[in-house]
Formats: sequence, C-alpha cells, structure tokens
Amino acid sequence: MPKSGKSVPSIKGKKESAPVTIHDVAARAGVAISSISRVLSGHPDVSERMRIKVLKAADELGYEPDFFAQSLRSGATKTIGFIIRDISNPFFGVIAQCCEQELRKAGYSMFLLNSDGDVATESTNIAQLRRRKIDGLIASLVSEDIPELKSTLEKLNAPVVLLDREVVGLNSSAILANHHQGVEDATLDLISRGHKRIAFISGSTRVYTTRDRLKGFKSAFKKARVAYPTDLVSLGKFDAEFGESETKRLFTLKDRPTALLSGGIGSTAGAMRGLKKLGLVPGKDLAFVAIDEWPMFDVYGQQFSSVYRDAAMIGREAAAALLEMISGGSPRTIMVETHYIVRESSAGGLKAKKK
Amino acid sequence: MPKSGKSVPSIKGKKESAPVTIHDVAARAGVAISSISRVLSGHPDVSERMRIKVLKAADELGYEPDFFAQSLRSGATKTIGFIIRDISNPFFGVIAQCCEQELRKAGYSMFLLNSDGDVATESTNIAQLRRRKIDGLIASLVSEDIPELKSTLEKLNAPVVLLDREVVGLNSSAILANHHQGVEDATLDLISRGHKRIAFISGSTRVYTTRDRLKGFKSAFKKARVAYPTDLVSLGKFDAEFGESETKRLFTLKDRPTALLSGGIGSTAGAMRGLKKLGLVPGKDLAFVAIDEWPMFDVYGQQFSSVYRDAAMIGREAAAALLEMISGGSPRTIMVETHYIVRESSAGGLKAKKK
DNA sequence: ATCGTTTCTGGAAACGTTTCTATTTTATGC
DNA sequence: GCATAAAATAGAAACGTTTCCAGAAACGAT
Repeated sequence: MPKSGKSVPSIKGKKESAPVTIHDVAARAGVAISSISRVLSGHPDVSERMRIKVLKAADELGYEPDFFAQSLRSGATKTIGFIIRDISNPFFGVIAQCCEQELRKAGYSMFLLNSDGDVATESTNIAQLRRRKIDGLIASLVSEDIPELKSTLEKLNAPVVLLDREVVGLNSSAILANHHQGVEDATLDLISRGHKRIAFISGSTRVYTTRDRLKGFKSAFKKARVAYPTDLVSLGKFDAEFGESETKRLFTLKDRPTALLSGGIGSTAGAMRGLKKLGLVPGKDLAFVAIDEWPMFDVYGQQFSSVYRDAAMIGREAAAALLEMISGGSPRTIMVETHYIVRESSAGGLKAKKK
Repeated sequence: MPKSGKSVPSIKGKKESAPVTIHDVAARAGVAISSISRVLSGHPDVSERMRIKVLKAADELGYEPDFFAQSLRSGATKTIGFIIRDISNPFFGVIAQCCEQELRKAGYSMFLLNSDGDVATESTNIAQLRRRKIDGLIASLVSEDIPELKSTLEKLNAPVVLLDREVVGLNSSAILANHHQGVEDATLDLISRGHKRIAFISGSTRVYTTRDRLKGFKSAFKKARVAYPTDLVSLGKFDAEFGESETKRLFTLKDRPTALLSGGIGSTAGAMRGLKKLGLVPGKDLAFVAIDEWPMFDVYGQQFSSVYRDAAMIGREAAAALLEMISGGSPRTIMVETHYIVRESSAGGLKAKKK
C-alpha cells in the first residue's frame, strides 16, 4: 500500500495554510481526482507513469487525506473501541497497553473508554462507539446479564471480543482465563496445610470471572472432602471498598476464617486494608492468596502468594482475535491459563485458629 | 440543547435496517432537511410547532446523526486527544481516568494513545490525532526538546495542555507539579537525620519533572551547607530497568550512599528490585524516599516515605484547563503542590554507613 | 389594503473523499 | 492494419451532514 512518501514541510509561503485536498493534488498533477484516490489507495488499474506523477504531487503538497471524508464515504474507520471497567487498575492498564501495540501494528487506532464499573456509563460508551462507527470492539464489561446488552452490542455491527465475559447468544470472540484451575490449586494447597475455614471474596456472580473462580473454590473442597464453608464466601463487587468491609466482617466472626483468597486487584487491596486495620498479618495470623498480580508485583508484593494470569498475553490475544474477525475469520474462544504461585503468605493462620 | 429525546427501539419491521438519515426524518416530518438540522442543533430560528414535529419524527425513527458527516461538514469533533507515556503506569492511569470523567461531563470523548516512552511513537500519535481533527490535546510528552515538536503541536490547530512539561515558545497551558518543594523537604529531612551521601535517581533532564526535582535536591544541600554529592546523582530514564541498574551501581560504590530518592513509579520499582538483589532493606540498611505514590500506596507500600502529588487533581485540572481554552480562554499554567510524607523508610542507613 | 420588518422555512451548495460508469488509450491476435 | 479485448483514465454521483441564501409567512404600523 503506497503512502505519501517522505513528509515534506508543506507550503511555506502561506501563513494560515488551508488544508490541501485531493483537488489540489489533482490540479498539480494535471489528472482527475479519481486517479489520485486510486493511486493512494493502491488500486491495481494504475499505470506506472500515473503513480509517479501523483505520488510526486502529493508529496510536494504534503497531502494527507481527510479522515472524516474517507470514513464518511467508505464506512471504514480503522478504529477499534476498547471499553474497560477501570483504567486506573494497572492490570487493565497492561492489557490495554499490549492490545494497543498489536492493533497499531495492524494499522488501527484504539479508542479507550472507561466505564468506572457503572452500567449506565458503559452503555453510554457503547453508544458513543457506535456513533463513531468503530471497526471492532474489545470490552471488559461490567456485567453480563444487562437487558438489551446483547442487542446493543449487535447494533454496533462490528466484531466483538469480550474479556472474561460470556454473553449468551452473542456471536463474539472471548478471551477467558481458566480461573478455576488456579483457584482450585490454591485452595487445595491451603486445605492440605490444614485450613478448613477459608474465606473467599470476589465480584458478582453475574460475570464469568467470579463464577469460574467459585467453581475452582468449590471443587477443591469437594476433592478434599472437606465441608464447604458457605458462610465465608462473599461475592459482590470487585472494588476495594467491598473487599475491605467484607474482610472486616468475615474476620470478626465468632468462628473466624484462617485463610483468605481475594479475587482481583481491587478486592485484594481492600482485603489488605481491612486486615491491617484488624491488626492481622498475612503469612502469620492468616494464610493469604491474592488472585491476580499487579505490575511489579515482585517488588510491591513479594511476600504474597497469588493466582497468576498473564495480562500482556490477554491483551495480545484479544487484539489477534479481533483482527482475525475483522478480516473475515469466525469468532473463537481463547482460554488463558492461571497459575497458583506459592509465596510466604500461604503460611500462617493455623496457630491463631483456636484463639 | 435539544437531544433526540427518549430512545426508541427503532424500526421493528426491517431485518437489516439501513441506518436512518436526516432525509428519512425530513420525509416523516414532512419538512426540509435543513429544518431537521436546525431543530436538532438548537438553532434559535425555529417555531415551536416545527420543533415538536421534528423531535417526534426523529424520536419515532430513532434517528442518530452521522458523526462523520457532522464532523466533515462542521469541523468540530467533540474529541480530545490524550497522549500518555505509559498506560500501564497506574499513576498515569489515575490521571487519565479523572481527566476523562471531566471531559465526558462536558460532552467530549477522549482518545487515549500510548507512546511507550518512545519519541517516534509519540510523533506518530500526534499525527494520528491531527488526522482525526481533535478539538484539543492533553499530553505527557516523552521529551521537551525534540526538533519539530513545537511545530508538530502547532499544526494540530487545537489547544494543548501539557502535563509536567515546558515546551518553549508553545502557546499552551500546563499542569506542573511543584516537585522541588517536596524533594527539598525530603532531602532536608534526610540531611537532618545525619545523611550526607544521598543518592538521587530520576529521568532525563530534558523534561521539567527531572529538572524541578533536581532543583529541590540541590537547594537542600545548599541550605544545609552540606557538600552536594555529584557522583550519586543519576539521571537518565524513568523506567524500572534504569532504576534497577543505577541502584545496583550506586550501592556498590566504595563510598556508598546511605539514603536514596527515586524519581517516579518506574524508577522506584527498579530501585526496590535493585536493593532487594543487593540484600539491602529500606528503613534499615538505607533511608528511602519514593517520589510519587501509586494507587493504593497505603496498602502496597505502607512503609515507604514519599513525595506525594495528587494524580486525580492533575487529571481534573488538565481537563478544566483544556475546556477553558476550547471555549476561548487563554492558556495558563497551574502549579500542583507536592508533599513529603514521612514513613518508616526514612529511618535507617546510618549505622551501615561505616561498613 | 399596503408596506416594511421580522420570523421562519425550503432548496441547494458545500465538506473531501470513494466508487461507479463511461470513455479513451493501449495492447493483442489475426 | 483492423477488430477486439484489456487497461487506464476522466467525470460524476454518492456519503449525510451543516450552513448560506432566498423566499414565504406572520405581523404590526400606516
């Protein structure tokens, strides 16, 4: 695909230089505007002589096609929408970053919108993207079962890749993490260390993420033939406020837990705040496993065991899946592995149990 | 400004419903298309009868104006560009998030691009935004003295707000942090505790951030009448790699430092990695002050002293300054305070000095 | 009734492309 | 050299708005 070549500092003479249009190039090259368009868009029916003439003229004038005119006429925008629940969460930041790198390589720009975990904002965001006729969408949705969500997404008329979400009946690709494996491994390890009262805090079961984590948590108890501690499972929101208040509640119960799994970075932050306020130290007063690591976890969270998944890979896979769909491929589901990583905080909690 | 009212589920009948245009609305209302445009854009010369008729028709058809046609014709895009050095850095994530919230309130969408700390990518990003005719730009630039940077930004033909950057001769607003105050306070505190050999790691002096921090660092030594440790100042990049390698280098010097200030989140992460590898513990083997806090610092970095600045406020101020310029206001510079916050890690280092 | 004003409305010309169709030029085979 | 096909080009019609301009309706004041 021919580009306008080395950029030239445009017309020096004029002060407030009006933008140069395809007509100017046509005039300069002494050909029809349709020929300019053909050359620049790489149409096959173009003679070598014409190509050179046009390229030269475009180059000399520093011509750049008008994005809006192009999109209005052709319908394609070379733009991908990316809807995220929370940009300030560095886990999502990494996903967005890696995703954008891949999309850029393919010549697409990424439009990033933040939903702040709010359903209404999310819906506004989708509407916004529809108006901008994006060529594709990658989204980490707030919830899966919002009425009209499916139809809203379908109205986009563009391929969709969901991150850790399943919207029934929607013909989209998805990047799913195999949460249950990592969570099961972690839970089994805790059980094998002697824990029975293990607390679990995560977001709403209205999203795949929580459901799959819960599946792993439950199956660990089943496999170990240990009673499942229903009263210690708290599912509601992914944010730090919820994590904190639930941690406080659970760890002040009569028969309080000896271990804690917190689902997601916000939740983990809240849990750690809560524990600190209660004066409980992970790895000593309780066993603690964080689900998801944040960037530079090795530095800022060395002592914490985790259920790890690769954010960068998620970003890259999402971009790849979307580009594939844009070029006619069919939707597919990609499963990303999770791994239980044992560190200091997996210890502790058992002595304090009887207290 | 009148909107198209309550959304209506569009035409039920058709399967692959062609998008409804202004012509359809005109036909339905039995008026000219120019009248539709006038009503919808809040033009004053519109009778009440016309307004009702048009609104009703638009509503019934679920009409949404075509964004590209609008922008092509009118020139305005209601879009703000946001160029950031690194989205995965949660400090920037918070800035972006708060900024976007403010812009959204004012009816603008934000186009977020990541430069990965790379000058070439940054320049591509600016070009990208120019093609998309953004109404304004907020940018955290990689460097200030890139040739053509000023002219590139001017060619945008849109107001610009710089984050912690000064581009000479450019008629832009800027949100600057008063780094030198916080750094001076921190350095003076360390000196008063008995430190003389204080190391300082930050990014390149080609950006305001570093220059202003350095100013504070230097002035502290001057005020305290202590020799300025030239050999312990390492300025290069903001990333973790640089922070780590420089920390290792400095703390293996013959006459090694007893304290360290690391400039920025990447730098701090690198420094902490480096210290860990050397087996040095902040608050014990050395005094340590992190410049900039990351979100949930209270949880993940409780023990670290810091020079704090409010990322959320920076984001909000940036949005406010830009909106002001868009509506005709003149550029201004906003100074955001920084604060030295003393925590455990400010102690330590002095006993190990003689070793 | 008539004549300015004002207020409102319709028609058409932009905006800068892409793409369809028709036409001209060039190449190909006899 | 001539028909025929193929390749290259020009011209014009979209794309869906906004906005300019002219004209029509409404409205007092004469």
